[in-house]
Amino acid sequence: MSLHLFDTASRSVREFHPVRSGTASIYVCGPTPQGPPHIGHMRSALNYDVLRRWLTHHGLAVTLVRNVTDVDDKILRKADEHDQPWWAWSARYEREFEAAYETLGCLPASIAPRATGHVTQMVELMQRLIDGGHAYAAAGDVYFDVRSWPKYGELSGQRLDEVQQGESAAEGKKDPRDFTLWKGARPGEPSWPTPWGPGRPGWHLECSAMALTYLGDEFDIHGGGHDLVFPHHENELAQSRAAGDPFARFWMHNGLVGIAGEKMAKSLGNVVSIPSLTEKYRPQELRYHLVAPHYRSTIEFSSSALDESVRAYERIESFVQRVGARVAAVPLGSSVGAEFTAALDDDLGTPAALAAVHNTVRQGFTALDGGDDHGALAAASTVRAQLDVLGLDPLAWPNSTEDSAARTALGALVSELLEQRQQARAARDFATADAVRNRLLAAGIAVEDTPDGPHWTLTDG
RNA sequence: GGCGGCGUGGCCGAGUGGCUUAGGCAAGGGCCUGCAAAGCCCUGUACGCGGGUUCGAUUCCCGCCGCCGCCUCCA
Repeated sequence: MSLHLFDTASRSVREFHPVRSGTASIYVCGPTPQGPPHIGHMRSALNYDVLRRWLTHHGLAVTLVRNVTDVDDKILRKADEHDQPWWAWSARYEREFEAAYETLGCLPASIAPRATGHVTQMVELMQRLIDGGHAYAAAGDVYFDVRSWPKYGELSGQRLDEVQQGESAAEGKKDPRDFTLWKGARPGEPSWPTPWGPGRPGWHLECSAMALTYLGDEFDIHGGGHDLVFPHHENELAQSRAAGDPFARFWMHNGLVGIAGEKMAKSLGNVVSIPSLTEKYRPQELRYHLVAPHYRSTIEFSSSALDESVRAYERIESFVQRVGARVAAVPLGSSVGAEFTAALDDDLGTPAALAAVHNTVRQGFTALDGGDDHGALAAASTVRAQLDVLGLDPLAWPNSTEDSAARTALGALVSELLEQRQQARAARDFATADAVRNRLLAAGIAVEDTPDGPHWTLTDG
């Protein structure tokens, strides 16, 4: 395996070698479920899903941890505004996120731990930090002492003396830039007991504690959105290293999804939610669109660009389906080809990987046109193998070509009409033939003539 | 103010010191076809602006302009 990945900490592409041979351990910062999932969240999840599939393809047993920050300021505030318990609010959106991941074909995480279930581990971590002189309790809160850790800033390149303020100033803080490990209980808020008093988890601490719990003190890859580099991941790294843990070997950050030149954010009112998109687009089309650009580049969402992706995906899909209909059932190939492999091995180069897919598709179509059934079948099975790695295998997604009673009945009726049309064509009565085709089209059924006879499909919408 | 990134042909989107300079979408021409659709073949000579380095820069360096992210919760 010669997989290379870009590592934010070293700002370079480095060869990937797992901490424990034969395995790969990944921790991804998941959502704070305070609202519905949007395409930015999905792009991140999709990226690490492709990474995970590729590592699996390389023969590694992958453990993927994606946490859920199930208690935080916004959740408490919103739940309160809607007169609901905080846990009901976060549980509701956690389910929406899980549903969205599944809809877009993400393999389930090995575990999706919730912050509130790991207070014990957080207390242990805080104790180690306090014992080591890197944290202190003050007025019910517990803070990380930033000045006790000279390497603070190593991940993001921030210099401590240039960092603006830090979290909101509070009593007892030694330095305004010290970040909160633990928030002391406030009236009306949920709390858990600790040696320093009751309170709730700070955002940064939970990730270090959960990564340690499930992946050990040293693991392979820590991922998340680019917006998390500072302060979140910087703080995680500082607190874990200060506690004596080697922590993540690679830091991966996916680019953000913008809308019309702005970051997508609830506060800007420009969020494109997943439910609103899956009403108009098939999930595999959405997935193709989000996986096609390189994961580190920023993308600007637009429906016209998404429409282009739909056409591109349909081309690939129709190739596989056509071979299946004309030649034989297309098996899932075992090889993805050197070009595709080289592309993904180079920092998950999905654009070049998809170029390889499209090249294979073109060769396959050429074989099909030339009557080379073996060649076409081989190409189609390669395409399936390639797309499988990207989670885009057309035959793995439910689609309208599946047999069903309704479809069988419809097929019988359509066949009869197509037979009439074929007779008209044979008699060179094209007016009648075209009339049949137009009637079918008006009913939502498109007819195409192929060397093997007419082929019908349902049109969208 | 500090840190990071981007500006590529009609659009999306890769990439590279010079070599056949991705891929997709759209467009034009051709083949095929009764027509249509699909497919195949051909066509586009692009790299924000100004300098510099170099035999040669879109690719390296400097400056400028524009845009975006982070430094407060954020995938």
